[in-house]
Amino acid sequence: MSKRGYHHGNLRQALVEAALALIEAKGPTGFTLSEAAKQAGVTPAAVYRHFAGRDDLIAEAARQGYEIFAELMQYAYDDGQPSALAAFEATGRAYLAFARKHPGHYIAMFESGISVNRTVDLAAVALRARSVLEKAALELSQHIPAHKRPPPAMFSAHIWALSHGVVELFARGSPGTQSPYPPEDLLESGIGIYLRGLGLLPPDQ
Amino acid sequence: MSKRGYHHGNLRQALVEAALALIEAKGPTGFTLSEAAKQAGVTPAAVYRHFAGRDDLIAEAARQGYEIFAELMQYAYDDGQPSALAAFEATGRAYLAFARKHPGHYIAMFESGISVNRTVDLAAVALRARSVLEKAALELSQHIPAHKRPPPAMFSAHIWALSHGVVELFARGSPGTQSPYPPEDLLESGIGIYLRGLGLLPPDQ
DNA sequence: TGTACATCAGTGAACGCGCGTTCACTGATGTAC
DNA sequence: TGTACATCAGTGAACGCGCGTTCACTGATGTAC
Repeated sequence: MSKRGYHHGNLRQALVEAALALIEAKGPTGFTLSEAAKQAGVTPAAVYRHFAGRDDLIAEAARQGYEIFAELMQYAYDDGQPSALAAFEATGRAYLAFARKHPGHYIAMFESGISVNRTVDLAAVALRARSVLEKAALELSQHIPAHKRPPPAMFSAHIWALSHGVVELFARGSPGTQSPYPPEDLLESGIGIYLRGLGLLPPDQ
Repeated sequence: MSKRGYHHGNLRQALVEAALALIEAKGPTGFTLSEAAKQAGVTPAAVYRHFAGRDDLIAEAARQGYEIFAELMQYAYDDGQPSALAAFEATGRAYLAFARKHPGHYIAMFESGISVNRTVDLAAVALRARSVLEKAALELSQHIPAHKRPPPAMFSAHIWALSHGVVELFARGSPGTQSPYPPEDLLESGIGIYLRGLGLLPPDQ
């Protein structure tokens, strides 16, 4: 509401959304500032009223992605509480759900080549997202006898890597490399086996 | 030897190598046909004597990558035999070792957007690489009681995803997102926990 | 309510650039006699 | 061994294109009086 009434209304956000749609449709390479402007019904030069340039626009798309991502992870975590196990599993599922639901954001965040340290805002929100998973891992690790407990940062990294790998290899339409199983099942079963390996789930099922 | 003695010697391979170096240095986006030609000491037009165009050159780089990759996987597998477990673990390590040693190939294969079904050759060699891991998974699964044995294709997919995730998130200089642990350790420990979850390793260590 | 002025989001023309690709050519190498 | 010819890898100039970015401008909106 607050920004309404000028020439366009809210061009800044319209540009971000055009960028997301283009990134989703054509990959990070296919995205051009000019086309995003065109899709928002505006001259390329108009973009410079709102962004320092092409990379700045992508970075804002990534930032908004991390914002949504962090919220989703937090929500999943809260939803699984007070069970440390349920909270942990929920964040894993949330990762994949986010990648599925917001492919443009996901690509801007992880495949566009934008550094997470580009701005303080971006670094902060990325950290916020990461720390939800790390907190879940920490709480879960309390249930493992101290002497055979791996560092929580390590197994949050394992889960992060597994989730990212599933997304990249099996969830996106990487043409030709189609998945033998639904990505959701793949991640779910992978995390299950992993947690069993940590002694956090009964050995059989 | 066979192709020596013309104007350049072996421009075709020189172009592939220039492309690999550029892809490694500047990402799949940064690679241009013109610059690869320049780096090989040749006019851009000369490229068209050997490749149909830019994408064809990338595809050849990817194909050679899969060739090396398949060989490395096979070698690791053989090296671990006759122990199904050792063979399986060795292929996991080989995955990461390949990504480390041949980053240009790795990017051309997995991040350039080239479809694995672009040519029959490419599809064939990619399948060859994948089936080494699948064979290792199949043999390993024989050691799990049939009634609680997950399909081998599923856990080869798990390991593939974990490996790929570790490479993408922690092994490459994705600026700012540095790893808390050496990628090799991360993958090794991740696979260890996973195998324990399958009952293939003793529960403690 | 009405007029004069300030603001500033978006315009449109222009720029220099490097891209991928084409084409007629040239000139070094290989081969036939 | 020497000459004439064929081959074909690489040249160099040219193309049309869309890119990101700049700049002086314009014209709709908001505000002061």
